[in-house]
Amino acid sequence: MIREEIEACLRAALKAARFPEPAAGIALAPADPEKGHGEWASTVAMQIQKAVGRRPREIAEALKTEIEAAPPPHFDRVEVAGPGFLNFFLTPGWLHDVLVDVVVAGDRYGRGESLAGRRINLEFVSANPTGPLHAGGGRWVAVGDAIANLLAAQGAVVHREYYVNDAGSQLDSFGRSLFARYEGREPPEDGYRGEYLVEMAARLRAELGDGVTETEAQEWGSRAVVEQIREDLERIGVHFDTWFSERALHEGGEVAEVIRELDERGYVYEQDGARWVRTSAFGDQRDRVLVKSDGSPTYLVPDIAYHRDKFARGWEHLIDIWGADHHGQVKSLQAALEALGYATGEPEIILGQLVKLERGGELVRLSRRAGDIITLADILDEVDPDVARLTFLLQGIDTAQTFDLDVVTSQSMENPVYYVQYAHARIASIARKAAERGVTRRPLEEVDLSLLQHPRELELLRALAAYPDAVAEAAELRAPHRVTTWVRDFARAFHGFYRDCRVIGDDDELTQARLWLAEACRIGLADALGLLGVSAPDEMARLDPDDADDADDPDGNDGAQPA
RNA sequence: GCCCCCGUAGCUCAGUGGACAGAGCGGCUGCCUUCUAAGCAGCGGGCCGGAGGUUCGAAUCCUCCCGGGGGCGCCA
Repeated sequence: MIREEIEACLRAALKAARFPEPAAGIALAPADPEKGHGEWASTVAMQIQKAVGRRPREIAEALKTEIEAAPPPHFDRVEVAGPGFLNFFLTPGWLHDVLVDVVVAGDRYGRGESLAGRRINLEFVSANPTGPLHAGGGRWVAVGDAIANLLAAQGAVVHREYYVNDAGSQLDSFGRSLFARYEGREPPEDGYRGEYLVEMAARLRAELGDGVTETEAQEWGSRAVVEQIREDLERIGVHFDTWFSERALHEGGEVAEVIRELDERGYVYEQDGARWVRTSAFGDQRDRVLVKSDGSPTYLVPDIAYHRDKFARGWEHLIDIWGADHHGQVKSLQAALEALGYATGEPEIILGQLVKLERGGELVRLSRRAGDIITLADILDEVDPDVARLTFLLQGIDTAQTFDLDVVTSQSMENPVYYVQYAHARIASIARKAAERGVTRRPLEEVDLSLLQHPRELELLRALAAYPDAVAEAAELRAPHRVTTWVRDFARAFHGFYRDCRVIGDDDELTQARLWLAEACRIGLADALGLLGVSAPDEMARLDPDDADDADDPDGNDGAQPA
């Protein structure tokens, strides 16, 4: 890889010039050739100016001399610029090497080893089984699945897990509400008042008939909801390896065991009739109640037991994805696990800001209890899973997302999913056309890749070169939207190439080189879309201009008043 | 009062210390006899919320302030 080559060259130059290596490592990053900065730029001269005690430009000049004496591969020239940048200008051969790398690696291109062999348990979604998944929850579905893919792309063994809270007071409330509907009554004020319980009660009666008890109703209901959630997740293409029952923790004695163990370790005390755990000893803002004065455990206890169970099942690192509305619980759980002797910071908790739904420029309230709920299934009734997924993956999870139902459900150009899928369809179309004309790719080593000199071609190869880093960073930062950003940039580069560079043309040699370039693009784009859980179609339906006009003009938009 | 996240173009958002800050959408203008125009190109559009500080260098790090969202239960 060229980065390592340039880095080695810089290291040798530092040594030859008797300069120290920066402690933080030699800074080297892709540059922008269009700005005249060359292909790769290093700020090493600025990094070491203090240690050397000379001006960065002077240092850079000295390094330049050494670099020229022993240059990296594909070296054209190196320039000193600005305050002391070292800009490496390379011949396009380095990019032709990238093309070969991509093709040789195939679907392993972009894979890394930073998590090789790590056994990671990733828990996400875990919505209470008291109603269907709401639309905003789709964010955790898409983000969680993509993070799982990213961790696996870095070599981890990843287990997708869903924690089913089939015990506790929320479920009791749900059971009471369902039972009320079953008996034709209104649910309690503080119960679940959504319409879906009316339908569910009807199904309950159809399946179990009369004489169902409240306990049976709750039992049947939570099972039916879990089944529904599982089907919705199936529709969007997400599969969990384990559906873990909270009740099993109670019944198996693990909940009681956690309390006993914390007690044995000396972190439990009594106060005001309740039993508390001293989480403040491990960084929590205050201690927490373990057992209420009525003798029942708080939610925290099964939560601790659950994470302990994950470790017991052989997972060495735990990651949970939670909505930001639970951020106050992070420290308590981590502190309790630390009290039990597990590593600090376990589980790692990824907090995501919540989703706001908007329609016709107005916020749509999301409340499972109130009843005006928009479910993930509702979204999937209107758009295909690719649109839903990519929309959730457009931005970082540190920002609250506004999910505009009008935009998402319209087949308009505001939907980036079509833009990126179209790039893939165009690649497939080129392949089809080539086959039609009887043009086949010759073995790569017989093809003259040096014919690829067009700015569009080089831009595309630079994007491919950047892909492995984009994936590695996305995995490290648990930030799948970085892959989305890469895909959008890449699609832009491809569309430009497609427009300006005809692949199948009169020049056989150039056609060969471009067919291989298209193949490398297919590999990269298909892989990236795969990480995001978005399909890579070979064809796109032709968009009817009339439909597009309709889609672009949703009701309720501010616009010019009619005359 | 305390804790977490955010504030970047008209709108939605990228940009985890580097060179004149980017994209999409919207607006205006061009480009289809040739691999699907769900495309490409151009034009316009910015005190990066504000003030200090650290640094050779800050949208990025620190402090304070302002604004928005979320959370501070013997609910989950």
